[in-house]
Amino acid sequence: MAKRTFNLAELDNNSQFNNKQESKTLIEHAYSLMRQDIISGALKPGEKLRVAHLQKKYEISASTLREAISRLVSEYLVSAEGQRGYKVSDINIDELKDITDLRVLIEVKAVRESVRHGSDEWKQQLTEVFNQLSQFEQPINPDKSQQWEYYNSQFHQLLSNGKPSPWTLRTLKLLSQHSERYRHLAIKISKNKRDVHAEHTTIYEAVMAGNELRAALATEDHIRTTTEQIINNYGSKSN
Amino acid sequence: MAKRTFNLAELDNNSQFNNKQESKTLIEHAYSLMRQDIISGALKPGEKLRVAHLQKKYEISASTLREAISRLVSEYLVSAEGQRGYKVSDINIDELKDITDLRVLIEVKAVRESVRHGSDEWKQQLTEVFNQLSQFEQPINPDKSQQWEYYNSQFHQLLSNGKPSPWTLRTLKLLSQHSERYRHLAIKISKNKRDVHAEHTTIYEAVMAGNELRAALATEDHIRTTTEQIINNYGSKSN
DNA sequence: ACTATGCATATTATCGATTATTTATTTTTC
DNA sequence: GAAAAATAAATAATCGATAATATGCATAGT
Repeated sequence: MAKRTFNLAELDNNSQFNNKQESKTLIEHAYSLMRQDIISGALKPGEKLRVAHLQKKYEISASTLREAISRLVSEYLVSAEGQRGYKVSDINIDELKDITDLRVLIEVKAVRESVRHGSDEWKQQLTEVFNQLSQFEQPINPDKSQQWEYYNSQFHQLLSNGKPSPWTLRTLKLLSQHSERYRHLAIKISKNKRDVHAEHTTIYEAVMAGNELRAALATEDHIRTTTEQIINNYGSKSN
Repeated sequence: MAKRTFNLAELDNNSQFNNKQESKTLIEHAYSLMRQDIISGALKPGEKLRVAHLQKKYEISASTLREAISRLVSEYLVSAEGQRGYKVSDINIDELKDITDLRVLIEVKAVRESVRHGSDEWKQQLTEVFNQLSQFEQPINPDKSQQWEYYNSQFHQLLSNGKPSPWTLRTLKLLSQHSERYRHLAIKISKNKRDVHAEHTTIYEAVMAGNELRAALATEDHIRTTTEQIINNYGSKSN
């Protein structure tokens, strides 16, 4: 009997809009899917990851699945407990605050460096991404939240990478992943009342104008406002 | 035929001095060992991780070993290349500089917070660890470098944790791991000419005196000096 | 009624074998 | 004799089965 064969083309059109995840092996693929499921909230905090069940869902063997899960442990999206298997990491507000503070420290510094050292080519790239992003948040279209998520993430990454720093990028990616998860768990995008586009625009314009301080303040404000909104939504339990 | 059984006691006395790694499963155990081997330089940068060979070394089955390796990928100590297996991550000076800058940003901030918010109990703990550390660096004893490594790491961690922040701790741990690797690859401990103990003492005393600025400056200086020394040793190829 | 003990069931951790892919070697062709 | 093609060997990725462990339930004892 032929073993299940895998090819890139087939794998890649599973999810509608996954420019970022270029999966090569089955493990990488399963890893990407699971990470996305955790961040999006499809797999809920505290949920036990029973291998037998997930095997069917991801159409993959037990060992392979375990290997994928293992990676998520190092990213703190999954926690391992002794011989009692794995579960999706729990969440709590204090942790979100902690993540936010650290993210502010790093991202603000990175944006400042970008303003100082960003090349013209970089500015051009930023403009492109900003325009793409604007498309999806003016007006807000709940049907295209996937695309918004993507360009929002790209915008923040690029913003922090005017002076390239791999470790800054990695660290911010990790932190942002977790921020996203909290956001998804708390906020229905349709309920988003604040004008995110205006905030992005402020940051963008400050950067393009070379105004380091203004860019820094706008970035910090943007990150902290998002967190505040998440915390408020938690409080009012508007699930 | 009985399957190879594993018990904690047996596992734990493999390494002389492993207070930190409390391995439960075989995977966790292998993971700890491999991480240590990479950080210490026993597994060299760029070295291919051939599963068949490592299986014998760690006395573990292929799949189990792969699972352990997977975790190291998320920590950037190992890099995966398509269907071509795994290898120990390469090193280069630019990356060390990058790590150092980020580490300074985070650790200095953390130390400042510690000075502001550290409780009396925390100060007491810090004193204990500082004294332990001093034992092993005054005078420097190459036979006890293991212990020095341990207490040095503890000292820095505690220093950054006067105001507890799990994410700061995790991030610094990750960055410090990589710093350590670079240090081990470049510096033979016996060749360490600078007075590390004096630097630690300066930091410690500033913290105890509640002098935030001085503590911050001393911390930054300490981290950067270490990196400079590594870079110099690379240059002179005193391998 | 409540805890404790033992058995059945479910789930996890581990292993060894199988299939797929890459790397090395030889053979063929121009 | 060098490039290309074909083959062989080595290594990686994946799978399914088995042993170890934990969980749930029933029964016995207080």
